[in-house]
Amino acid sequence: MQKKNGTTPHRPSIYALDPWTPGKPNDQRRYQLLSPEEQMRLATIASIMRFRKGELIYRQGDEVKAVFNIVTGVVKACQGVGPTDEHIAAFLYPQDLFGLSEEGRYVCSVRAVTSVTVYALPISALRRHLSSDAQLDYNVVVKLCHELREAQRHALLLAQRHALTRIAMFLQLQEQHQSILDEASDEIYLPMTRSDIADFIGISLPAVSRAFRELTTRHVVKFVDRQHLLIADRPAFDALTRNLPSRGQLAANEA
Amino acid sequence: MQKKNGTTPHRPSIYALDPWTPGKPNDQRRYQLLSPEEQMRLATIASIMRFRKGELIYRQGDEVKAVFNIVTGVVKACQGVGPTDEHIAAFLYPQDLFGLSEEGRYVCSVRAVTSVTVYALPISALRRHLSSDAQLDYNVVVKLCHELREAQRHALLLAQRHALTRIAMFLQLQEQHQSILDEASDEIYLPMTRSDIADFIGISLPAVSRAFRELTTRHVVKFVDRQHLLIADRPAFDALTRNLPSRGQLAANEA
DNA sequence: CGCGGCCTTGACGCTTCTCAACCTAAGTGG
DNA sequence: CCACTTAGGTTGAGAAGCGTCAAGGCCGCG
Repeated sequence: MQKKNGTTPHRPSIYALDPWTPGKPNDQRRYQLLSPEEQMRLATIASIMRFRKGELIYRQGDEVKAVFNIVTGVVKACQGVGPTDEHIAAFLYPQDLFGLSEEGRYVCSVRAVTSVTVYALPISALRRHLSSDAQLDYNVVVKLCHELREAQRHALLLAQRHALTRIAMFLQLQEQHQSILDEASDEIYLPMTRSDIADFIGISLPAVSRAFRELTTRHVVKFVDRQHLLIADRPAFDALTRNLPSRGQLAANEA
Repeated sequence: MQKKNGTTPHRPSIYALDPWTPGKPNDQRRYQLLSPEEQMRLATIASIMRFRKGELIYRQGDEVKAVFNIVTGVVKACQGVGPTDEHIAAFLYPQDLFGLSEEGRYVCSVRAVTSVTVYALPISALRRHLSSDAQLDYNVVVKLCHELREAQRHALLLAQRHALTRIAMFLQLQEQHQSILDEASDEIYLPMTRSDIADFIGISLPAVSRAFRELTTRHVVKFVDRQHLLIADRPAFDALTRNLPSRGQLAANEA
């Protein structure tokens, strides 16, 4: 783990869909919440940190010293009752925040899935800002609403009974995240291992493998390599997530 | 649905465990976030509303006009892909907030589980407060962190593979909620229907029934009536949530 | 008294878990 | 450069648990 202070081409930045403002679909700013001034202000209290692939960033139960903002890379937040079983509560991407805590202790362990670069925002300094800067607070509220919706979508995924449905919903989530960050490259990238996917969607590792196999043999998806795939049959793919195939598959528009 | 403005013995109030302050277990204030002044201020923009058991409070996709704060009663937040299938994202209790939205639309439908009394906080007025009152913002941040942890616990529940484990974790959640609101009455109250429980924990209605039956015949719990139960064997009960219950439960070991 | 929710119970089939062997890819040292 | 090693992934067979369908009980309400 390396650590350095200093200027970089990046600044702390936070992505979120606004809960209250009706759709602004063509906004080029892509929902970047922080104004340049706020980014500067946060940069003064933040320190850049880097972690290599697989490295532990902090452990569940550790005393909270900082909240993190991802610049590049992907991390996973793990929760477990026992030391053995590890459930993955979330994957986090650039422009996300992590470091959720309860009474001064982290509620999840967090590990780097790829090599990552993050800003560490010490909570002591952060709390000072939060109690004085209403605009920053508002942005944090917006971001937390966003994360809450994400957590609920995850729960919705986990409530599905079929492995194929879960995988399909998972791929949709991935696709969304990438459409935010990358330019539209209809290829879906899976930075995490199959085992991570299994722990995230709540099925066994062999079941993940079989589900991907099933999708491949049905020609719904096509794997370029183990980490890259294409949706080969979009209607069939979408049909997997509109469960209850009884009826009503009319392409009604929502959102 | 009735609606009235005016004074009542209640004020808007919000419960949450603070994410950053280390445990203050004997705090009599019980983590009530709002100061009397803030309660007064919110009361000026809030209107009291009442809903009868089963009544719809708002529908997923409706335009957001208000955020709600529960005074008494319980509500459920439902999310569904189709109009038929309804997954329950959360049960909400007194001192909770609900009204989560995305781009100006509610993301869940919300129904009264019991008859409920709520404060409706119009978002127009609320946003004015949020952009000016940093202390209120801070409290909302704390509350949202709390709800985020709850959502993650729900996901953890849904990731469990055995119906008994899910039921046990569900009962633990119920117990916690009640220990906050009521005085310690070791009886657990289930205001919602079995069908609601099934939709919340992600298993079929018959499976819920069978799981309760199993717990009863094992003398782990004891039903007083359909809505009230007692934990009869706490060690066995707790063992269900320290997962690996399938074969980790060797009868010899009871330590 | 009988209707209609809500819940329970039973029988059967199917998906997924578990266990275990095998395969592949990437990293290590000779 | 190649054999070895290890983590990650795939595949198969059997068993277990849950979903589904359907019938029947409980209870409140008109």
